[in-house]
Amino acid sequence: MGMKKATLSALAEPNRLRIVELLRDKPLTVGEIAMHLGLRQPQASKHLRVLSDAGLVEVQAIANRRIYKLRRQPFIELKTWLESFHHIWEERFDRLDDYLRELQVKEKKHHDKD
Amino acid sequence: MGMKKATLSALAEPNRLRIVELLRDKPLTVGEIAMHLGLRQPQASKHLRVLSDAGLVEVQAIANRRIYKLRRQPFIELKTWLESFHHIWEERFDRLDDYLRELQVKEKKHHDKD
DNA sequence: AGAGAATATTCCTGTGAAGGAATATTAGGT
DNA sequence: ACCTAATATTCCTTCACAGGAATATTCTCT
Repeated sequence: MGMKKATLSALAEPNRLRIVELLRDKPLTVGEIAMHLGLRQPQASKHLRVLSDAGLVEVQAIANRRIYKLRRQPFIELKTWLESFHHIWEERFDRLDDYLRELQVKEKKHHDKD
Repeated sequence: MGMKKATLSALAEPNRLRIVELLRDKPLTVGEIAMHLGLRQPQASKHLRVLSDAGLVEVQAIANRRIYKLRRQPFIELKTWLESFHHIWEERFDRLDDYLRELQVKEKKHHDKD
């Protein structure tokens, strides 16, 4: 439940976001990732390290190559978290709450006068 | 479509994440936010500024106070983006793809020998 | 064992972002 | 007009982090 920070900051870096979007289609090699995104190999490795530490990807070594693929858990967690905002995309959210809010404020003003 | 970076890096900061989670329940005043989270007022204002620039919150001025509330759009966008990873939380994702992948690799080895 | 891929790590440097403290701004009440 | 509350902004310092370049590691093949 506190791992959101790791996930979010890993994804906040543009190149890492692109890596993740690339891996959405299929697992890829470091070299392939670097090539697709126009990154130098060391930077690709470094970003993958961060993604790995954040638990967003996992590695599978095959000979020389390291194949990176997405892990499901952090995405599911993020999805779950987002769903706790479900009421936000219900249409009523927009106007209703600040009406209630305004009332509270006005009430407080009256109360202060007592 | 390119606003994900703004959204994600805004949310990547722990205090801002807490602010957003606080505003999930109802719109709040700067002072209320600061108090609830144990932040000093200036830091609260600064974080809210970032959230506002990222389009995550909007302000409504009432007298002295500024009432901050969540905006729906970025959350909907994030939700949509996450859904493009839908296939990841289907059970098959885990084992299938790297089998395919291993095959590709072996094929390549044979090919190189030609 | 030696050579050459594929990948990881280290060191360096610059930049951006967060917190603290102080100050500016704006609105309401008397 | 003044005082006070609520909020925003500025300046400063510190620290994490991204890229570049060079180097280390690990594996395969002969």
